Amino acid sequence: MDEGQGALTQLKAYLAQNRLPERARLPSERVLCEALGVSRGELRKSLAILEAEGAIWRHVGKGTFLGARPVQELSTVGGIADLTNPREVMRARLLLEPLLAGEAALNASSANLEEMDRCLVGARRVESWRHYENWDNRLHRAVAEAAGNTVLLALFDLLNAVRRAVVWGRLRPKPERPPDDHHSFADHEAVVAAIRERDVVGAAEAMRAHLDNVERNLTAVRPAA
Amino acid sequence: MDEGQGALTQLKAYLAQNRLPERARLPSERVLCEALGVSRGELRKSLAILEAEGAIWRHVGKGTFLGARPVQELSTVGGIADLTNPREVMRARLLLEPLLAGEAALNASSANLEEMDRCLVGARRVESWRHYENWDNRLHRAVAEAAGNTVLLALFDLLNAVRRAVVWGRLRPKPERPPDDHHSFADHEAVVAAIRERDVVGAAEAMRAHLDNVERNLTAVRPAA
DNA sequence: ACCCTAACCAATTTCGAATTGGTGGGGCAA
DNA sequence: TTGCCCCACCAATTCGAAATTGGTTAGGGT
Repeated sequence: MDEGQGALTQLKAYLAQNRLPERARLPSERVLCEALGVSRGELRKSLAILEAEGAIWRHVGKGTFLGARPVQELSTVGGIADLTNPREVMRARLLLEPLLAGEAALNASSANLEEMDRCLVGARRVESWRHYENWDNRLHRAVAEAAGNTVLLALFDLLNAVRRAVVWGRLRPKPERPPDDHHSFADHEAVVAAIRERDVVGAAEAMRAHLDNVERNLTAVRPAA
Repeated sequence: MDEGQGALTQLKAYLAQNRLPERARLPSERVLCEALGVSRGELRKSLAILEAEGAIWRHVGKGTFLGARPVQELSTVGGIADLTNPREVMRARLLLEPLLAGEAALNASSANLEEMDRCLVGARRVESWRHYENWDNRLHRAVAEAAGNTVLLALFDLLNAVRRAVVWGRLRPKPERPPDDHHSFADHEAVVAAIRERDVVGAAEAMRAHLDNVERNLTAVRPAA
């Protein structure tokens, strides 16, 4: 009588019989309909019902899968940048980067340290503030890489991307190149030195001190020249 | 005399002559060395110098490009989950969440504290591990929210998503519901209490102690200290 | 009307060939 | 010995053709 339901019954029996793991992919329609002895059209009706119930999800070219359709990404750089402000970003750096420096002191390889040295030397040689910021970024990322944790590196990259998106276009007129006694030179060298000496606490504190200086410079009132 | 520098000179001349757009890809080494009339080894030395200077970046299979190496836009949950492992995720939690708890102690509003209390009560009343984990997730996120920093919250969410993606499908044969003396109950209450008392250090330490317990529970064999 | 079959479509995966930066070994000359 | 060139090889990546997949349509049969 309910021949139309026959396919759905067979399909449910198939799913119950073969204990498929969560999110498993089940055979293609062309294979499955033959295995169940039903036409493809009938099978598709049954699959449509299961999909409507939320038991499965389908996608052209991919296949049919058990469980709920995976959600799309929500934490985009632009989305975060719209909701935050430079102060929050600075605070996040002030908390996260000392932590990374401490991990770097534990895990840095000699290759990591060489990269940091390259950045220190390169930053001293630049002829423009723009180039200096490249070396600065590269050094901070080298520290994050040296932490040796993929997840933490991803968090750093996200924070960094947000920072650049937030302060985009806020470049103030600055002297042509950073002065030789710019605090960052000594700050950076102290951070790298602590990492090289495997001084976990020292590296974290040096990084915190550096970022404190950066924040102080950002909020400083320009002295009357 | 400086035959070794000859290749570098030729290369710089080539780059200056052909006005390449920003981030342009330059010819492959095998093509370029023949075009410049130098051996591949000499060309690679010059390219290494330019790369050390930050003028170019290279990647196997991709090629050599002008400008700075692009940031790893692998901040997608799936992308990170493929590259990491549960141990790294746990380490990241162990570092990030105490920091968030400390910030929460500074910034938590009474509404934040009420939400945490709701989670504490809810976790006590659950009848299954699945429900308990919902409340656990909600509490940890409440702490992250209480930190009052959009960027840090986004980092927490990303870490959380990665954690769920990494441990997805892990079967845990456990009793039907968490026992009344499960460590997490006391741990969570200690964290919230410290936040309520505005004890920054205490909140961070309580969270760290909690995650230490979690890690200890996850690993059958306790790792050597 | 209803369903089966077949063919087609667009999205996606798969697989192999080609390409690219990185590396090591043999030959050779200073 | 010390470089340098040349060659072969490696791992990562790209590219493209072919196969696969869910979705759709048209024809024919019951």
